[in-house]
Amino acid sequence: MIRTITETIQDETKKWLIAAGVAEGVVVLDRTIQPEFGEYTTNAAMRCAKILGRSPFEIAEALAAFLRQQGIGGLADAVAVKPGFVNFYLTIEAKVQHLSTIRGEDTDFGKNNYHAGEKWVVEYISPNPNKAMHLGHLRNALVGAGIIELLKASGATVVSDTVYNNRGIAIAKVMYGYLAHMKQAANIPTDVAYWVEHQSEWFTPEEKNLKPDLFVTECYVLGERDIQANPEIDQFVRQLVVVWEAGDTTVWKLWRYVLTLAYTGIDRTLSRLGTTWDKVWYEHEHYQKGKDYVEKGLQAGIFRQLADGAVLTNLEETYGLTDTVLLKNDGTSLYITQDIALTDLKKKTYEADKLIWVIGPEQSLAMKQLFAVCEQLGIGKRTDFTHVPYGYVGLRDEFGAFKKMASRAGTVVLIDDVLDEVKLNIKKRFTEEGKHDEATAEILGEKLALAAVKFAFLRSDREQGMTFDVEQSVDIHGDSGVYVLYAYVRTKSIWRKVGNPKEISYIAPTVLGEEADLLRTLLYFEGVVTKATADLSVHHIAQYLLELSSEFNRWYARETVLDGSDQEQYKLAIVAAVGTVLENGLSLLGIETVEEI
RNA sequence: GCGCCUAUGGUGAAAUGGAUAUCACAACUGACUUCGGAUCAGUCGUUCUGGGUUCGAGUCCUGGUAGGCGCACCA
Repeated sequence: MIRTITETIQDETKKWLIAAGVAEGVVVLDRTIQPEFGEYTTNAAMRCAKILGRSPFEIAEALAAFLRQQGIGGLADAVAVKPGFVNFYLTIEAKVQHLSTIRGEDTDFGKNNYHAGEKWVVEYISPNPNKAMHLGHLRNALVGAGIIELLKASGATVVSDTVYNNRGIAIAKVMYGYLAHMKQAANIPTDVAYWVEHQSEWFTPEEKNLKPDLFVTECYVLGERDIQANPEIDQFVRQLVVVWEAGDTTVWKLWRYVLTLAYTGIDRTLSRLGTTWDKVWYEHEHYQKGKDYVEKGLQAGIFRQLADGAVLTNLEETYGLTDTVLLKNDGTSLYITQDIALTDLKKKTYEADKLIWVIGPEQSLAMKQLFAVCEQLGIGKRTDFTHVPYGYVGLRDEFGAFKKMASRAGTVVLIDDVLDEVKLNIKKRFTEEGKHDEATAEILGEKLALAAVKFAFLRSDREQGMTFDVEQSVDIHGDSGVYVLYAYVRTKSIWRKVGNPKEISYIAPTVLGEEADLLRTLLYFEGVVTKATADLSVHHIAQYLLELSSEFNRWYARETVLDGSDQEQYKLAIVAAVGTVLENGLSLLGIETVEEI
């Protein structure tokens, strides 16, 4: 309904512009900054003032007069103002009718067909088996999940995927660290073959009372320390990689064992977050295939070989990019080598139109190089590949300045720790107010903690760096996920009170009262989703939800919904609409709603 | 050295080139404890800097300052 009105206004405006002599140009309808300016506005008159050689205001007046005469349904008035805006005022019926649209479309309300028929592959968080997941991974997970939800909501078919970097030196360090430091007695040899026969002589994560991924991290840290101190151990670890690559069955047993531990722990955190993938790529399955592509490119003269045997790109001239090595002088592959193979694999497996990588900004150059090389090899067009970076998550040092998280300095903040701390705060509050029994408090505390943390990470632009501070960053007051949920709970509570009726009927008012701003804000949700999709950032939605919650709470404080008047049903319709929009918006953020707090 | 990114109240943030820059936190002052007060109302206080483009700039271009990141055989 609202969409029909805005589209008609746009069409009619375009028609008028063409008649006036402006052939091209897109007519954009924006939301107004204030209710006094109506619901929508256009700057079309100012944009074409130069071409038409008339003053913007004059054009605006003529355009407004024309639109008023077109008898556009739902449009009450079109008014030209100051520099040259034309403001549009919708009829009360149209705004009230919108409530029924929301109720009718229910969970589909807000969806669009911006990317209908397209197939996207989105790669996000590739957890490292040697490190428990920290806040950087969290941001990646949430940004990625948001993009996936947006694309789905705009009609695209989405395949989400990830790469498990499960081979190489890092995992070999874990294997060594485990063998050397997790044995139950000092006289047990640090030997793979011995381990295979006497596995029970080593500690398990349970025996160490550690979450499996933390156990693995511990192995890695201890292994790394030995390597730094002793070149012989470094040699031992390198040898492990070589033997692994040769397919040695005993080493593979150990490799499988530590990886299973790592991913068991990681999966526990991921399932807490609700993070899943449609497809997991295992590096060990495709990393060798990249060499074939490099060979092919070399023969085609796309790449060049250095005197020492290493293979180099030719990107400087065509793409203006710094060249990079594709194959080491010893013939082994690099990160980019396997990524070439994987990109082709993804395109072919899923017949993808567009591919997205959600990866930190430090990979920016590497991504550009990958895209260019893939284009040279005919794997796909560079423009179909998108790197979506996100800002760093840092901590605050003792002077309040930004400090990067570093595993070595022990300043990494883990996802589980943050969630647990926020949950503890929430549960403490429950206890203070004597609200829920332990079981309910646990479930609700977890949901609210997730909502608070996710919202805190998603409410600002994804490229904005963030300095993390549990106290400040994960607010459960003010601009927070809990605030939005609280507004939502209120809508549900009122609705419960009247017995969750299936149907409500009311007569639309002839004059709007306190609810005017709320009705106006409800108009904009669809536009916000469209914008978020175009920007591939859900923060627009988070901001909108705060605005809507705030409007609702203000209205709620001034108005009694269940007052037994003839307005009651109408007010219930508003409550229902707000609830639906909040729920749909939160769902795009990956936040589950709750019925009570 | 070259390249990329960032700079908004005391703090954390918002603002497709649009109208008087919007919120929250903190501080201070208030509100029938209600259809759920984890709420509502109020006070206080902002676009790093020089130039340019534009009818109009926090936003675009350019010089500078400050910070972050990257630049070939690591991942």
